[in-house]
Amino acid sequence: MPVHNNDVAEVFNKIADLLEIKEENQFRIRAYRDAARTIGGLSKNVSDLIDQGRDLSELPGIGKDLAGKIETIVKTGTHPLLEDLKEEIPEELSGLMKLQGMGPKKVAAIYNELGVKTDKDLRKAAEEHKIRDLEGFGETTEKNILEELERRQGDHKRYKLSTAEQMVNPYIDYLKNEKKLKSLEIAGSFRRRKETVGDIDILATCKRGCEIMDQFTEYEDVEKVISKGETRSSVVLKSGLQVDLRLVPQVAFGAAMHYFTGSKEHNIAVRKIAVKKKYKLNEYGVFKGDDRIAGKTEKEVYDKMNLPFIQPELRENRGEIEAAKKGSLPDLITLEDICGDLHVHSKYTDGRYTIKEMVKAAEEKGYEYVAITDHSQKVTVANGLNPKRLRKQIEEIDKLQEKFKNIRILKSIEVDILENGSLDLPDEVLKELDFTVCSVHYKLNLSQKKQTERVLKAMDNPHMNILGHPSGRLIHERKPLDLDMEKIMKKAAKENVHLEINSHPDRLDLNDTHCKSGKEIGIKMVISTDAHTIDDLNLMRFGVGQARRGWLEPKDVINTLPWKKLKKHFKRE
DNA sequence: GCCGTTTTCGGCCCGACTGTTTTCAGTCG
Repeated sequence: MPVHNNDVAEVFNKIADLLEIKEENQFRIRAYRDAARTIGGLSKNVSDLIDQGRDLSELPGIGKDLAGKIETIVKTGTHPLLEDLKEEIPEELSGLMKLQGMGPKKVAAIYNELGVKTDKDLRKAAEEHKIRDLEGFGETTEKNILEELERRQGDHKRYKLSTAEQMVNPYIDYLKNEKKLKSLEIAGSFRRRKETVGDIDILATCKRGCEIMDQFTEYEDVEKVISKGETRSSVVLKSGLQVDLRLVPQVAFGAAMHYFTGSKEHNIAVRKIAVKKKYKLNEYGVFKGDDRIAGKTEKEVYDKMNLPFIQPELRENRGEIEAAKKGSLPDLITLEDICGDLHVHSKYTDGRYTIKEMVKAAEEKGYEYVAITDHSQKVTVANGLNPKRLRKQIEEIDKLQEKFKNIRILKSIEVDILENGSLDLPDEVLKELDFTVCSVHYKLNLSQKKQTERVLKAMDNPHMNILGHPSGRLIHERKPLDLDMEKIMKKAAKENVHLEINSHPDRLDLNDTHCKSGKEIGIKMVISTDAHTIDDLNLMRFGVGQARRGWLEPKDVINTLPWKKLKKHFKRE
């Protein structure tokens, strides 16, 4: 099994955990955590970088020592330092540290005093009331530990952005009933439009005598109040989602938005700029000595750092600070730039509505065009189209077009890429279409070599225009295909094949880092919904969010173009 | 362990809340 970036990150995080329990130098520990984040967030495979002879110490936070350690981990899957630490301290303790409220000190104490190593040990010790007598612990801590163990059993780590939206929007509406509220905004990874969110951060400003914290903790969906203070409270909803509310003064709202939008990595980078300028930056503003010199808006904060405003989706410390300094930030795509949807299903296969109904809904969205892309014959469970039924659909679209004056209906298909890399329908019928979306739906477990060759070979077919949901992943459900994405993107650039950003919140495929590397390689992308219902047409916002996280501008996405220009991109020589 | 317009040593981001103890350490974000 090849060693992936996440494996390297995990080894470093485990080393950091165990060093923390040992009460080692905190900055050394931070170095390991920083390195874990750097490697974990890399868009390229670190083992490939090594193969290409790249110097890993050029990466931020990676020096000579850690570069060497990374090579060892890539070769062996672990590192002697971790193995040595595991001799001293049971590695299970690093798992205990993931419980809310349990840090290195508490974990060390319960291990040293009670020999507790696992969740199971911890539960037993708590149930036998052995925890409460330890120094620094008490009855409440013991009770909290039991509750946390209970909570951990339900798998609730991160929520898809769409799920979080469904839970948080009614909460926001409810909070807005407070009359003394001046403003209420969601910050955090939700605002950065990350594909999954761990919790929700809400910021509010209020007039005097506002009771927003009471309102907040008394919401009907609140399962547990974790903390409640004058300026900050945290609750867990019945769904398991944690929501934090911060009340901030108006003069500090921008600084707080910046601080709580994150990411942590971006904030650290900006704060370092502040330190260099002899300023102090925190959630209350930018300070010169004791004087607040900025903080009402985010723009003010960036101004003081001599930076232009940086869009939330870019704030991951993946080069946006450097780009901002150079004045080369991307002019990010917006939902309004989208001229049409190029991946829509109908009742012919597994869609729920007729072509007419889907087209009408697309027209009502103001689109200039919409493509009907049903499945091909291989997808029997969806009643995929054979050549005969596809031709019937083409005829129906031609007739239907006469009734729609304001929207062009594009004839297309989501055709399967078969195991041998050929397409699931003959060229004679594919050439009658305006373009094709080609996707992998079967044989998902091929080796990287075979899977990559399969997709590369499909691109040799001049009728292939778009690679649909390229990685095939389903968030939280299915791993991505084992593909050499760089090879595929390079060939796509050469062959004028476009990669899809599938907007479905379960897919969001391409992911953000692939969008960015695709842009760097020079491919043009497409943002589509893969709609199976009328309502699904509204999912476009998630795909646009992902594209923005991937630094994409309107010029990088071809369905921002009117049909006349778009159709040129479907010509292959 | 990393890093450098303070460059090979001596720094390294910062504040709120909780629980336990009684002035603060630990944890979190």
